[in-house]
Amino acid sequence: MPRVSHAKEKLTEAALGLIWTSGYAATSVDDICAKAEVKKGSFYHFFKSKAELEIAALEENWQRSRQVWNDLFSPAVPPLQRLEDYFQFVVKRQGQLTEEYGSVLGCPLCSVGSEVGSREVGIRDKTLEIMERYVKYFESAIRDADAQGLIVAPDAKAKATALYSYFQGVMAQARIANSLEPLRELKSGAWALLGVRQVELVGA
Amino acid sequence: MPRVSHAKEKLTEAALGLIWTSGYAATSVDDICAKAEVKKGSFYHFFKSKAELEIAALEENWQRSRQVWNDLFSPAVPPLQRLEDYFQFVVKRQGQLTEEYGSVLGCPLCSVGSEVGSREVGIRDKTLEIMERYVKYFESAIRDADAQGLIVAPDAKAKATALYSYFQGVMAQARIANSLEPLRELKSGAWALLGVRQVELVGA
DNA sequence: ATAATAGTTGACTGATCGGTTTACTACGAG
DNA sequence: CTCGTAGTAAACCGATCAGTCAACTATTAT
Repeated sequence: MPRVSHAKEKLTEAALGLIWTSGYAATSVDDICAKAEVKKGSFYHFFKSKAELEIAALEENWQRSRQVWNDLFSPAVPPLQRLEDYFQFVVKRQGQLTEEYGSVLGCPLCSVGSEVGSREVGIRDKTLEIMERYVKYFESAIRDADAQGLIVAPDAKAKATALYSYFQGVMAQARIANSLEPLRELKSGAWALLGVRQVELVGA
Repeated sequence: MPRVSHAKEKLTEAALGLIWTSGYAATSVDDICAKAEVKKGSFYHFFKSKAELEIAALEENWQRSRQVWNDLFSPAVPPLQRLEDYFQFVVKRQGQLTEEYGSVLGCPLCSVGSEVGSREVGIRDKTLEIMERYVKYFESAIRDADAQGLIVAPDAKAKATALYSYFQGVMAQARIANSLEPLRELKSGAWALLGVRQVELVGA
């Protein structure tokens, strides 16, 4: 069978970046095709709609970032350290993205999922599905921290959900304020939420 | 001078509802005019762009909700009670909106502000501005709670910001999941974040 | 070599986009 | 009563929207 194509990958990559920065509705299929250097006919050869492409792009993005998460949330790392490392990673990563795209982007799941709401159920469901996967990383870290007596969290899943909500909220604030500053407070807020006993004496 | 018009009010009202449900980019000027029963010519007689209308709609919405907030966050009410009352109000209000619009809407500031990002700076700035006003209500409640020894919060502003982020995150989750359930955890999450000593023994 | 087919291309659709224009109309101040 | 004007109406603009289509092309398994 004929021809090997990279159009699919180029399209998902372009869609992810464009929609992350400009939003789903504001990004046109033509924009995506232009950035991917793929003609529209090819687009619809691989995807039956713009929504389907976005869903594929979100899944693709998860597949990429899960590797990083597996590393950061390794059970070999002390549980609270995992979270701290992750927050630090987020600051660094969002800094890179800001340089690359010109403004603070925040979380690609939350902005898109929240934007399309009930108007694109497929996309909304996909964001929910992936979010649940992410929460599991928080959950096991919290459960381990509880087991080690570092925090008191009898309901690890509920705590993880709360922490994830807080995290998303901070990311949204950073995006709207177009500033990395809110991200630097991630740790202190998370520690408060989790009831971590503060060992360090900061500042004054 | 001739004629008194309600077109302006009808337009802001329609814009608020439509954009809250469907997002900014996905809501067309024609949609807004149709719902408001106002012709496009009148639209552009009162507003010079779609963005300007949305900004006016957000301000209008603030003016309406500030009255509720003034009531809920009255200094006559014990500080933690203010927050608890507010969370309860949010559940009720989102329930009404869900019936009226058919799905969970979340926060109109956050969805829109996050959607338009840097593409509509006027709208983004307006959402930021209003958000800051809301945070002040949290801040004074937290400061009062600290003064009364109910919580330990030497930096009330930072705590308020963290709480607001958490709140926004929960609202976003409710919208994406199209469920009121996440909202019912607002209090427990907030209390954890604020370090409120739990008096009650819930459930088992 | 060639046939079957995955992939490409660009022109095309009709609808809709945000916004403009121009003529008209209703009303309140003098 | 009537005149100036705030407001209304509807047709209209070029651009862009998501999606279609039929002709074409390059590949590769045979």
